Amino acid sequence: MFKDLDPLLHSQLRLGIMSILMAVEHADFTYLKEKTNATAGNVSVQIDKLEKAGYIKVAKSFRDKRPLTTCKISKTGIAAFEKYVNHLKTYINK
Amino acid sequence: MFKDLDPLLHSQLRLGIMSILMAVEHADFTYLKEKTNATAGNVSVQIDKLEKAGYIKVAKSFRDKRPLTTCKISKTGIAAFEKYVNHLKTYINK
DNA sequence: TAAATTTGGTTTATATTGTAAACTTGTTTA
DNA sequence: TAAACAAGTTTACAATATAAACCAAATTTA
Repeated sequence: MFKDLDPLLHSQLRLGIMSILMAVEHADFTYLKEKTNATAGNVSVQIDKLEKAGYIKVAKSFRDKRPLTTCKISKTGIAAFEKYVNHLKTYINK
Repeated sequence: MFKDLDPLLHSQLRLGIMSILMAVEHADFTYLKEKTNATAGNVSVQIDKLEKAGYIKVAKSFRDKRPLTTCKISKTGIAAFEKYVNHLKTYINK
């Protein structure tokens, strides 16, 4: 009846990050932080988890002498997100 | 951009219970336990939380000499569920 | 009829999380 | 050059989900 919801995506902040990354080509740390209204520490931790799961790719560089963390969703991440959304529908079905 | 997701509903099991209660007039403990594939302890705890939040009404009686716990969603619960679903849409928007 | 099993739960313990506060490293500004 | 700021990371804590253990009453079995 109810499909299991991927615990990695069933988290407000991680879902928000993934939702943004589904819509844009890539996003940097500060952008994600602002759009989600989350604290930096929280964003940092959740980006790590998503990266470790292979849902996103993270690249670190410098822009204007300052660190720049750029995130991009992976194929695995897209698949996981779509699966999660489908599973959600078994709960909210309409 | 992203709306907050009611933490009480953003839980796989509680969402499953509420989803069932949105669809039926009322449901008893064993039915909820079976449909959600959860353990009795887990169902018991989550029913308590939903009741304390005023999202469901719980009635205890006896059927065939055995305890019977019956749950029914409240108006507050219906409103909360609908709000949750709308907020979810800001994440999965499509 | 005493013991074992089943039913319908509740309570308790634990392991996992989510989260923010505190910290770090480097840069800009006053 | 001290203070403030930027961009994160690490750490600590509180909250949560979950299942194991437990309980009481009824039923079945030996």
